[in-house]
Amino acid sequence: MSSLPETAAVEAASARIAAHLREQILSGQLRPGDRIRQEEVGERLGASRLPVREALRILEAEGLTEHEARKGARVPRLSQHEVEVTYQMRERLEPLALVESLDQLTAADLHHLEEVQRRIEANDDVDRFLELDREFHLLTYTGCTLDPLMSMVTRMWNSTQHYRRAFVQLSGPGRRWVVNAEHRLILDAVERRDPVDSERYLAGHIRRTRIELGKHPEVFDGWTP
Amino acid sequence: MSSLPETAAVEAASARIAAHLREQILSGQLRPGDRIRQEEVGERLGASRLPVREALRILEAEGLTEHEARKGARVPRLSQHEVEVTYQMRERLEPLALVESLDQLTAADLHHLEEVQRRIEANDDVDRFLELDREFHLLTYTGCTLDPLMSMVTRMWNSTQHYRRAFVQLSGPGRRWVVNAEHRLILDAVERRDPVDSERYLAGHIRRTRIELGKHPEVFDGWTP
DNA sequence: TTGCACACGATTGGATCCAAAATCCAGACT
DNA sequence: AGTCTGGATTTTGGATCCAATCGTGTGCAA
Repeated sequence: MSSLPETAAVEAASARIAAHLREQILSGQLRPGDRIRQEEVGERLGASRLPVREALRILEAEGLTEHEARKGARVPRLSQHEVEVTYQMRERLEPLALVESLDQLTAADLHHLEEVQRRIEANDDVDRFLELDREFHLLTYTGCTLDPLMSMVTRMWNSTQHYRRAFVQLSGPGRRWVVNAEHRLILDAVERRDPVDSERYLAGHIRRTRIELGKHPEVFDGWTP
Repeated sequence: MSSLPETAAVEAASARIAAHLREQILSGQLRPGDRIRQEEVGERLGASRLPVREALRILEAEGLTEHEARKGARVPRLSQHEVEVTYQMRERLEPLALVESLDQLTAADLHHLEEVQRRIEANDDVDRFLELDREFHLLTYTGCTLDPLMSMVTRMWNSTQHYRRAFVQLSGPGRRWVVNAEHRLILDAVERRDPVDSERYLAGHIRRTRIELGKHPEVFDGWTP
């Protein structure tokens, strides 16, 4: 039965490479402005340059890389204004996704949500918080299966991930209780399947984050290339 | 100076192919559900399959094609619900782009806008209306140079283009005067650089279109494959 | 010493060839 | 007669090789 040991992972090589790079970017190992050389990643992952090119296109569609003809791929660098506008877009789009999701969420989903929120409150590591916070919000949208909407939501989370990390790192856990209070109100509104309160508290949560982020312009200029 | 006649069009082949396919999809020659065979387009445009693959990835990022592993590329087919949610997204995002654009619009831009609106009012061809209407709205956003926002706006226009055409075709010019009234109010608000009215009339314009579109479910089921 | 030009290395873009998977059609069996 | 299975064809995925272009460093001249 083990005659074809590698056939288990028949997933396209381009998808695997894309997943690897996605992980590297979201985890912060690849930072905005970093260049991505096709040959290098191809060599490190045991593939030729061709699937790497495909992977870079896939990531470009997800907002994780940008591509300039004959200059190669980079992790996009956003200005403070661009990040703030992206947050404004999130304020307007994510409540839509949440409302679409509300009635489709199962009891298991709600259980999972509470568990994640508990872990957020028990945790004090920065990188772990980032992961859990992302998981919390995206979980609330799992009931929304509309691809046009969900792909944009994912894009917005992806492209601002690095700046969110930088912000969380330097703001520290001081005002973490605000996040928890907001999450709890969102969670309660979701459990009551209340679209009005869900939208209100979610939009407020994102808006407050945007405003606090606006007070930290140092997140955007100090780059060490 | 004409020693290199083809060097003028040094644009990457993948970009040329993407432009060609984009035109075919937006003009309606390629319709939702249509499959796109790599070899076929490569042959017709005098290129190998490789740049075609790149082009398909580019278009995927623009929301014009979708790609399934080992199954190839298709023009995405949206459900009525997906189109309606896309319109709700437009209601929320495009006012943001318009407000960002407002203060950057030049006198020449405004002149151009009025000219386009005049042509819309003088025109009675369906396909021409589609082009001009798209030009009108995108023109109002030219002052907004924020890539994260503008690429999403373009995506939304792209992915719903076919359904907009079908809707305009069967609804006829009967209520075209409503569109013109709305455009005039938007135009006036833009010329006054009034963000509140700009947002209000634009959101209303998109919302009314969405609701009228909702009355025509026949746009979404009757496909002839 | 500074500025420009040329050439070389590094890197991406494209073409051809080969492998693997999916689709389609025919034939046989229930 | 309908359905399932098998192979043949079509189509996509990947590797290697070649061409074009960009960045850079060095050398020469003002």
